[in-house]
Amino acid sequence: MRVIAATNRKLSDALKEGSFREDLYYRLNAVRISLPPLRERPEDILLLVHHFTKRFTNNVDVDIDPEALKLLTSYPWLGNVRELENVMERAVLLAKHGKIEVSHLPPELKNPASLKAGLLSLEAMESLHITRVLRVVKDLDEAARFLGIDPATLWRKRKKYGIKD
Amino acid sequence: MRVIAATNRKLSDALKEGSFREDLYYRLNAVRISLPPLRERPEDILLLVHHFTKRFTNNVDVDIDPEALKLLTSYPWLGNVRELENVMERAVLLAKHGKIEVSHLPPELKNPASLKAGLLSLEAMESLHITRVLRVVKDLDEAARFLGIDPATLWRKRKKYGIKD
DNA sequence: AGTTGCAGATTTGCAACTCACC
DNA sequence: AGGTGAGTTGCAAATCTGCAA
Repeated sequence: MRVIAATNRKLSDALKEGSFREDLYYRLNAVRISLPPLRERPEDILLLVHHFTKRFTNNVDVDIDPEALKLLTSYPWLGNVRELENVMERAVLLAKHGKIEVSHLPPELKNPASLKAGLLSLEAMESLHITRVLRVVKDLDEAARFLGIDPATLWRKRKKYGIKD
Repeated sequence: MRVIAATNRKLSDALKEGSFREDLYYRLNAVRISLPPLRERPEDILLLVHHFTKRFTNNVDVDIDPEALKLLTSYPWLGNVRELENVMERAVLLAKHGKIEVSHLPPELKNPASLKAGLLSLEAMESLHITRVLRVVKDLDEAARFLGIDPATLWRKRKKYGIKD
C-alpha cells in the first residue's frame, strides 16, 4: 500500500507550534503570491474564518452566528483561500459591526443544488485531476512524480481517459 | 472497464444545440443560485471569458491580448464560475475600454508556485474528493452511487484514508 | 446500514525496449 | 557509433473490485 504524501502542514499544527505566522499568515498578509488551495478540514476553515474577520475589522473579533459558522465550515470549498476571503470580506461589510448572520453569506453556501455540483464520480475526478496536472506540468515523468504514480501508469490513464495535450 | 459518467453537458455542445441560454447563460444571468464548478476544458473557459467581458461592458466585445487569453484558458481553475467572474470583472475595470493585457490579470495566473499549489497526488485527491462527497451526502450507499463505486469499496476507502464523519 | 470473505478482474511498478534527436 | 531522454509495452505480482452474505 502506498502512502499519501503529506503535501502541506496542517494549519492547526502550525498554530500549535507557534509558527502560524511564518506558515500561512505571512503568505496571506505580506507576500500574497502563492494561493494555497483550501483544504477541507473544518479546523483549518475555522482558523481562516477568524483570521479574515479580524483582518477586515482591524483586529476586532466578530461574533458569528452558530448556524452561519456551520455553513462556513461544512461548505465543500472547491477553490482556494481567496474564495473564502471574498466571502468573509463581504460578510463583515454586510454585518456592519454586528454579528455575522446566515443572511450575510452567499446563498450558494446553503443551496443543496450547488453543494451537489462538485460531486463527480471518482473516475471523472481522477480524469479531471490528471488533466489539471498535465496542463501545468508538461513532462510525463515529472507529472507522474506529482501524482505519486509510475510514469507508465500515468501514460495508461491518460490514454484511458483520452486526455490529449 | 467502467465508463466515466457524463455528469454535465459541455458548454460548447449546448451552444451548438442552441440551448446555451437555457443551460448556463440562464443560470448565470437570471437565477444565479447554483454555481457550477468550473470544468477545465479550455473551450468552456473561452466561452465564459467572452460572456463575462460582454456582461461587464454592457455587451461590447473587448479585445484580449493573446498572451492574456492563454493564461486564462490554461490556468487550472480550482474554484467555481464565480472565481473566473471576479477575475474578469477586475480585468475589464483595469483595462478601461482598452485591450485586456496580462497586467490586468491577478498575478497568481502566471505564478508557477500557485499553479503547482493544486497539484495533489492522485491518492490525496481521491481522499479529498471522498471527504467532500461524504460531507454533502451522508448516506454511504447514496455517496457510493455518486462516486460510481460499490458501497463496500467506498467503505474500504473511507477506512483506508481515515475519513471520520 | 455497515462490515467481511472471497474469487476473479484489474492495475500496478518494474524493466526492457523503441524511437527520435543530438 | 554512442548517448540521452521521453514515450511505450510485456508481464508477474499485488491490489482492488463487486457480489453476496
